[in-house]
Amino acid sequence: MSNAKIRNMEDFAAVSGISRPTVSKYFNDPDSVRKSTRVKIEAALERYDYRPNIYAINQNRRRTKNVGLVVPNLTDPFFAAIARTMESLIVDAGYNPLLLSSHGGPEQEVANLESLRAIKPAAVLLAPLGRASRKEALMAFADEIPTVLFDANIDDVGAAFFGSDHVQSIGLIVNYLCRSGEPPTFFEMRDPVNPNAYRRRRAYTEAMEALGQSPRFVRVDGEGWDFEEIGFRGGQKLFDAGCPPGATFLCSNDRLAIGLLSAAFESGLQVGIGDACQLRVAGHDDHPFSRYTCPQLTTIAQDYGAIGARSVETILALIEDGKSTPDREVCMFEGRLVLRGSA
Amino acid sequence: MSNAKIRNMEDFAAVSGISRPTVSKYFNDPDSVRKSTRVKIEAALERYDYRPNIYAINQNRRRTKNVGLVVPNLTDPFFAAIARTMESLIVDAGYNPLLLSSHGGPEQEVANLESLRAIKPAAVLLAPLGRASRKEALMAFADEIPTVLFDANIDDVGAAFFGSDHVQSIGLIVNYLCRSGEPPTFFEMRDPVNPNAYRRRRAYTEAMEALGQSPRFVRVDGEGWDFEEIGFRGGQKLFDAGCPPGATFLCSNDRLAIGLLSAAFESGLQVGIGDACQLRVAGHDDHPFSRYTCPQLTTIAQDYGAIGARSVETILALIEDGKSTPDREVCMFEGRLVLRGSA
DNA sequence: TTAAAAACTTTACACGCGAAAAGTTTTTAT
DNA sequence: ATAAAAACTTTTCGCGTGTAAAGTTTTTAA
Repeated sequence: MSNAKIRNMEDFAAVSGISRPTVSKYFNDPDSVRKSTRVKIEAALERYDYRPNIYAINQNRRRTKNVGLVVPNLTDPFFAAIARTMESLIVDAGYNPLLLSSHGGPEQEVANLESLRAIKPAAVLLAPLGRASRKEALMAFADEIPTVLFDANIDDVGAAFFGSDHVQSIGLIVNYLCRSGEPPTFFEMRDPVNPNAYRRRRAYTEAMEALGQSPRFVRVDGEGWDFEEIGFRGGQKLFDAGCPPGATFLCSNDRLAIGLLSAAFESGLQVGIGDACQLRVAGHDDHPFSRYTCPQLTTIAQDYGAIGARSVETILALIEDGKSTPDREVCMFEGRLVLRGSA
Repeated sequence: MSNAKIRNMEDFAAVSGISRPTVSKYFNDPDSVRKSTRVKIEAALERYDYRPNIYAINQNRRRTKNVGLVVPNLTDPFFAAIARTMESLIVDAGYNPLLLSSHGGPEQEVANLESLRAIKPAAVLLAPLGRASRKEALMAFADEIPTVLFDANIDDVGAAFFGSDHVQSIGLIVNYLCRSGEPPTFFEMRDPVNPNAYRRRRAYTEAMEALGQSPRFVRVDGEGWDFEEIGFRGGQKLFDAGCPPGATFLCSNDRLAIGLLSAAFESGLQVGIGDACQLRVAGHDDHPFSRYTCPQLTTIAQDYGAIGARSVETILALIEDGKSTPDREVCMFEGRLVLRGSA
């Protein structure tokens, strides 16, 4: 490594014996220059520590290489996991992911989009808050920057949506629960913050009716994203009032189920499928912690490998093609039943 | 909102009736211009949609307003939580946080610092992987960019370190466990990836000896950051071999404890303080899920409010003062005992 | 061998802003 | 009212790139 100071691309072009515009071409696509030129540049790169100034690059490029990745809540391990897989896919494609969390708040969501707008991203992958989202703001943003939604759909927002088929997944687990014991009661928040919660509620009703069962609900109070606590409190209330033997609860998501299981344990109730058990509990999402609840949680695993892959693929195609928006693509992947001890 | 296209600061200065350099001053500090000028500019801001180009700003500013925030693993809710609190402190101070996760890998950690270097951050807050970190790379980085470490210390790296006093916190819980039942056995990974694990191990030994007890260890196999699984497997092995009645385990961290509790449940062991219980389990960190384990986990809460606040304060002072590095500041905050059902 | 194509070079301009200097106006203090 | 200070304006320069055009060299194809 030579200690000559390379201050900019001009200096670097000089020491590598190539003209600056050709060097510029090299950095944008190494294969776009002649092999002999590439060798010269790379030899110089070995000897000198030079990297193009990212601000100067982005000031002049029509489109940056930045891709925004916005999730509703990074504190939720489910979103942390899906964000991680998408992040690496974006990197593999030669883009630069920028991860932002909305922390459960619509203002923060809009603020995130605002700060993304400032960096002029090539595209944005957005898992919206859903019902709480400021739809107009999201639409205005997606109108300007190529945007793909995932996890939660909002009609007409973005160029595509990829998520889970909750009708299928809820159908799957309702069927399983019905044929293996008491038909499930749906355990959910009274006013859910997540739009998927409403989809799952409807899917539950449909699945039950298709089986000739009448849907039943336990709706617990609570606001915000502290689902475990809400599930726990709801469970306490439920069990204090007495719980019919053999009762089965299908929770709207695993985090509620985690709280409910904890409350059941505190109330001395045995949860599971055995004869000694007074209760069955199932969830939805295959949360990273659902393997370690007591008992381990029976749930639905969302195919977020597929969701992440398709979302990134689509956004890349959108970037390449410029702005070809034929039809808004909506694709929902099937969930997989994960049988464990709790139901 | 007028529909005239404001392309740059010059255009905007024209419509607001102020010269461009003054407008520039306004955006860098609204209070640095005369009130009448401020009013004019803000009136124009109401009518026209203009925001300074962030790339042009950063290209010319001596220091950017970016602050890097690097954590070892965002999938771990503990780091997700601490990152979130620091993020908002950084925003409040008028800086722009950039959150990066090393995903448990030292290569990714170095790559994160590399991509941070490219955006020329004003400073960086780094929770290093610890033992696995490439120390030379971190030192070289901290030598160039003002850096403060938190959570895990690495000698001589960065301008300061803020974390927890594990000697104090482990002492606290060892004392509690000893006076309330059987002295604890330390449950940990054979080859921990976290440097705090080693500090806790030593602190455990010291605390036990100070009480005239002989330290005992259960060291479980396993690699990587999947602590719950490692704790679970270790627990299974342990309980299959038979577990002495009244045994007490102090886990090196809550995530191991979560796995251990799950294994105990699967083995039909009662965990807790009552006479009917065969086992006590305690953890360390007050992981967001430790309230919902079965039973709820007795643990140590790290004061990450203080850790985050002091880290951000320090990094801000470092940014303002330029490069005044008198002495490397090291401050460790006390942990708080959180008594719950498991021990 | 020759022509066409590809890759290169040079030249020139553009991007949108920060910053410094020098002169002008407004505000504040005496 | 006057002087000093503060805030402003204009002018000029610089940052480090992308990009386009026009001319030159090298490579490839026929």
